[in-house]
Amino acid sequence: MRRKVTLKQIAKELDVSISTVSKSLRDSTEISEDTRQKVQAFAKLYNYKPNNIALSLKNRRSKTICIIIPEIIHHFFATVISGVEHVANEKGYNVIVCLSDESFDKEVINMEMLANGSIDGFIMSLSKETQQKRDFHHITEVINQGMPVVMFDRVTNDILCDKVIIDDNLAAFNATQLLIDKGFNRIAIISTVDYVSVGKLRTEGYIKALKTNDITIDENLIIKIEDTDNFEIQIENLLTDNTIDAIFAVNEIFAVTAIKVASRLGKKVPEDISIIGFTDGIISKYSSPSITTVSQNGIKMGEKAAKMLLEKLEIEEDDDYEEQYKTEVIETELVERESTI
Amino acid sequence: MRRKVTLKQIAKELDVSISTVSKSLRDSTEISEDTRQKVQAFAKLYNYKPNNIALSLKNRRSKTICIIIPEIIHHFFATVISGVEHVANEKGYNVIVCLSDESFDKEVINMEMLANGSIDGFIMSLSKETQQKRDFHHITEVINQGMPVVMFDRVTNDILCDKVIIDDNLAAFNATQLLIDKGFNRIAIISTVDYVSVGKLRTEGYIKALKTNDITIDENLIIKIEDTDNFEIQIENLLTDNTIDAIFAVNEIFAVTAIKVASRLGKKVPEDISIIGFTDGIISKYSSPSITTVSQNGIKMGEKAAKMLLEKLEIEEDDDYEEQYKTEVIETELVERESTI
DNA sequence: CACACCTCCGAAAACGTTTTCGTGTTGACA
DNA sequence: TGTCAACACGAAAACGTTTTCGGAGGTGTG
Repeated sequence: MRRKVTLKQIAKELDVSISTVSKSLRDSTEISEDTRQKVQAFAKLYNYKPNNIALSLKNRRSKTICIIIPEIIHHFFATVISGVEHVANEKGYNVIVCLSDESFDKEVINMEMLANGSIDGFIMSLSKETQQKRDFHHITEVINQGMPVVMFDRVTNDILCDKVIIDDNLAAFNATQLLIDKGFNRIAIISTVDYVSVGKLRTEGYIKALKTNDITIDENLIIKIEDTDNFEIQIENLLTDNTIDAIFAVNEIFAVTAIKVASRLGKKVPEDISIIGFTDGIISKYSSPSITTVSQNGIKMGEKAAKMLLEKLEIEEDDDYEEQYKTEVIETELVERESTI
Repeated sequence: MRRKVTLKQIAKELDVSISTVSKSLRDSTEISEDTRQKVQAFAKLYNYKPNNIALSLKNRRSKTICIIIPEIIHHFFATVISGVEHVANEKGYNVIVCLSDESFDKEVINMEMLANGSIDGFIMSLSKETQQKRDFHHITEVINQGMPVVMFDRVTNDILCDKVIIDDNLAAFNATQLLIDKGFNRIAIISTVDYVSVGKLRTEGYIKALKTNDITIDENLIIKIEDTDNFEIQIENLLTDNTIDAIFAVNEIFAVTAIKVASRLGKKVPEDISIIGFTDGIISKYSSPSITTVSQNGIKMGEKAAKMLLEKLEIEEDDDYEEQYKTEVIETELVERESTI
């Protein structure tokens, strides 16, 4: 139960000054070969490791970054974390994960709590509530303090910072186009309410594809789900009240639920109805039938976001560079599987 | 781009000493009402927040804990994180998430990196490689330094510390018993290699259930999967080479894959073959047919583990208490769904 | 011999707090 | 007027580092 050994203790034990110990351990030429070896041997024996907190205080940086996500249960966010973690660790950074639980308040609290020296920068995806309120003061505040922020996936134009996104509009367009190419023209979309940025964009892409192909928009085929509690009924109504030959769902859960509801109603996928989802997660892969989907590479997004953040952190070293923000667009890919004919 | 304001700056600005500022902000009675108000107003204006790192250094504790998991992609681990996060945040603690990627080395590096003051305690689940090597020196070392560790799910008897587990043996027994009760006696198990502690225990529970019911053990019906690369073939062989009326799979992926393979071979689930999985994750829920499974409540495990760790941390305050380790067993539950008849 | 120049080391400041202790200024009271 | 307590505040240490600067002692050179 011995406490960790410090420079001071080593110094006392060896009857030299603290500075000598520190320098010896950092292989300074100021110290004679003799003492250096002695100190190093002693330090090794007692398994000395410099105290990170003290270093953080001294260097005014903690080598820790924070990623704030709405929900860890969503596979997509889990993959992003994974990507962030890998590049951060590689560069010697730690990662703090915070969950906002889709709550504005938790997002604010988390940021305020950590912005006081604990971390060097943020990577974040906005909570639903924040997107709805359009209140971003906590983020601008952090940025004004000179702390870099990288937003990903659920971003906003109201904030100027680095961003990593996919082209939701285009991806939705392509997915819808694929359905059209297969000969469908009664295509429904299961989307989210509009204040969720990605939901809105994907809906727009869907509409654009229909228009481009001169297919009239039927508002009855567009449903926007608010709470995820009992959306199954909404989907059921969609399927019973309309003739539909294909569905584009803006996430995995909606897609797999659509399959379930369809088969309950005696419609076979993909024979009677084709379905395309969004997010190439574990559900799409293991569902039966497996789901054709827009793959948004979470790992890649996480890696990219982390790289952008770390770059900012390193540049800040030598200050006096002109501020410049980039928005990286990560390629999406259509993965065709069994749910489309 | 102004830097964060410090006590020193406030002191200088107001022409008082640092101590006066600090005391004013902490509402010390030593300071006159007058100065106190002045200082507090000024601090509020400049949005002063104490620097966490400095506090950590001073208090010799960071109010941060670390959870090390093998893989974040596994839904179960994601839920555990969620549980840990909630109780930790409630008590004002931050959570650092580290991924070992099932690698011994990454586990060691992560622990060594953080054990130097950055965090106050660990919550962890062993990586496969660590379990295989049975090398736990990094963990004992941390514990010897007086840092509390709580292990969950994948634990080892070689280490003395708090633990949160489920009764894998019993849960597997019950699952198998359910299948037996339904009249099956050609029951296969898809498990992991024995060095994964939970795989071993679940296999034992399965065997115990068979023995208890006087069903002879057929070694051909027991397969232990090592790498998760192409285990589909192994499952296919299992199904084609034997007559089987039920399967117990020790995780979701194995269960859902079994369904896939079975239906490819023309066997219907649950009509021709019943399947029970383990871990009540997103796959089991959304698979079609949805999968009967042993629900191991990850959130509850996380919450419990966090509570145990924080308790240790608080107790440590007033030192000189006798060390005592507990092992909490979280209840499991059989969730019956469509994959069993 | 005087001076310059190494070599090797220690003192001290700095990072931003909190807290203990000391001290100067009041006012009250004998 | 002298003593004492209460009040209000500041100095300094401590947490554990790194780094700058200066100094002591020795060696070489003119």
